[in-house]
Amino acid sequence: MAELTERQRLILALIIREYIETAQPVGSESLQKRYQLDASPATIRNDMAALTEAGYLRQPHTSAGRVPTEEGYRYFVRQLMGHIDLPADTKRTITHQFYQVGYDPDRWMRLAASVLAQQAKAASLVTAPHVEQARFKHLELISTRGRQVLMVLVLAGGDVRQQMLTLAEPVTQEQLSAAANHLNQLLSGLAPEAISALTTPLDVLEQDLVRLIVEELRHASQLLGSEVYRDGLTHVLSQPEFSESESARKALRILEERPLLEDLLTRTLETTNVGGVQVLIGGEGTWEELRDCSMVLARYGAPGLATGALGVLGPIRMAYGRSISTVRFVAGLLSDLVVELHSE
Amino acid sequence: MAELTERQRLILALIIREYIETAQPVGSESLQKRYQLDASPATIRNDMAALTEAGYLRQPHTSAGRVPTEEGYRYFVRQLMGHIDLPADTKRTITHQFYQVGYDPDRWMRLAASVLAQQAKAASLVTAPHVEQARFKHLELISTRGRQVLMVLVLAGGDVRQQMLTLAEPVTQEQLSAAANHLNQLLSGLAPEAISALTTPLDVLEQDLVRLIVEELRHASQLLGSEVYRDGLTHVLSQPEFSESESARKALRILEERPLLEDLLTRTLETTNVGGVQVLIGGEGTWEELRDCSMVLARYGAPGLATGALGVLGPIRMAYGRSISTVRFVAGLLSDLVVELHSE
DNA sequence: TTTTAGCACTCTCACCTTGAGAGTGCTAAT
DNA sequence: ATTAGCACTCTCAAGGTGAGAGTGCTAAAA
Repeated sequence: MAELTERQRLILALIIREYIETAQPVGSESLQKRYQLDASPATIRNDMAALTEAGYLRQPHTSAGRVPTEEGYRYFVRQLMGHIDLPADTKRTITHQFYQVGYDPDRWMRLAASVLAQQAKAASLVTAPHVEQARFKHLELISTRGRQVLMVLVLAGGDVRQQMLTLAEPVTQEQLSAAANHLNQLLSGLAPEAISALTTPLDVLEQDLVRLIVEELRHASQLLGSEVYRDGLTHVLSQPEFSESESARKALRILEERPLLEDLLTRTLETTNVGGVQVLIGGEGTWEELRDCSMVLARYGAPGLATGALGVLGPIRMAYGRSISTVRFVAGLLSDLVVELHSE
Repeated sequence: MAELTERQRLILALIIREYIETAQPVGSESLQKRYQLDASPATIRNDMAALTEAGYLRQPHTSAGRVPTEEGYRYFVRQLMGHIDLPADTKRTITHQFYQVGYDPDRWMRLAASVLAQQAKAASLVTAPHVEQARFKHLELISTRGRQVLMVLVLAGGDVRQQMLTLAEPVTQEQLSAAANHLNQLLSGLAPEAISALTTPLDVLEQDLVRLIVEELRHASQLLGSEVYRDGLTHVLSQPEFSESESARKALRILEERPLLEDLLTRTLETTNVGGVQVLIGGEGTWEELRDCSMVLARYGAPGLATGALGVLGPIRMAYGRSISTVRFVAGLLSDLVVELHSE
């Protein structure tokens, strides 16, 4: 496959830009007119034929304009698009919104999903940050009724996990508090492995509690164990490629089915560093369900402490520039917030 | 409007049943054949004409079969349907699932949404229970960094709320624990009003904390302050009435836009007791957005303590029998769980 | 060698017509 | 009160048609 000439690259970029906007096949004459190109339609046609040959364009039928192929989009994203950034005032507005909701991780996530959806005009998803290496911070035991006890476990980073547990025999609140105090001193700042390795003698209640705590800490380290925030689902439906419900359903399923999403996120992002953005165009051969969709995904958080994932989902004909810059920016913002959360 | 004869009521019921299944207008002849009716097609036509006159049926065009009107569905739900219940083994299966996920309110909600969606083959929503009268149970203060303090507030019922706060000046963990201990003794079991009315002398830190606690307790009493769980959105898209994306978008918007949903739930359910089920057919003239949808909603929980809402959303041509029985049953189940949560 | 004008060709899409089919309402007979 | 018979209405799928957009090719021009 020969190298592309500069004009061919320009034409490819323009066709993609035009097609993203109009969702209509792009013809040689309209392209030349719209962008006041120096070359004549016939020249453009020759270049289009070359680009089709190279696999970057295709024709829906013999006599329609050209449409980008998935390879075309990939080339565009990698080589033609350049580094696009959100306008400074947009950034400022978003930042402002985050600082205005105050210190509330739950609302950060909701806001992040909302911002992503609105800016990229696509469906968005944000997973809550999960600690990569959960560390004990504080334990609280509250007696409720009979042998029922509410255990509140605070992790380093301020994550709070609660669990109800039923003891073998009734225990007074005083005994519970004493046990909690003891464990708080003993386990402070420890990771589950370190806790398991402890040799300090413990009574029966404390042993049970330690077992539960280790379990919870381990559980907290799983990606997607917690919540997934979604927004902008209606944007997906307003895209013409999802006008028939069958394709729209396939797209929504990706966001709705947890195991699917989990697989997708882990496999895509395990190799991605915080700060990097992954672009999945048309399933990339791996994900059948994504065949008609593209996703722009990123990882955010404090590496080694707590990370989460976020991204947008739209048709293959997606405004990649806008999506990528939005995802990158929001990921950066959330990273800052998470880092702040964990620095102590 | 004359009373309906017994046969007319039968015909209306059969037409609705048939239409719900096939989504096609129902004609006199096919109806007679399908259900082996004694009357001839001509007789059925006469009754159909009467039902159309009465406002329960209409014809999409001069020469198509009949389709139920919204009034027709209402009559059906109120007068014809009778009390339908889920099969005993379905109930058992569902109950089993709930007890299998263990003591985890978050997973209860997710499971409830999933069960509703699957059983009713519609989109479902579940709001987390909110305490009607929030009462203080336990406070925990954890120093993190400098003047940053994590406040963990446990409400009666086991609800846990966390908040980060920044103090005017640094305070040691010992001082924090002392303040927490003091407040725990002082405020145990109190509602926000009772706390505000207290005259016990407090130091500055404690005064600040009490103010925050009252605020949080008040906040906890708001409906929908917390999470909304959704599931089965793809079911909506598989209904033929939502095959064009425009109408599907309207339906999804109802579930996605929080203020809309909040208004809908509060206004519909404020008059509904726990145990009752509300059926909204085609917006009922009040909600423009719901014009092409129906909802089956219920309130669940422990009256006076904590309640939440749940329901399903589907096309007007909804299997009301199945939806209502499912919603009623799941609401009952969640109510039991919430009652258990609060009985102490 | 590259670019361009000219032109025949292809394919879609919107539009129209048409006939079969389903269902109705009316009338008159049972 | 019910029903058979019948003319009538309306939709919908199928087939035909022409305008329009866009192409590739060829040969001339730069």
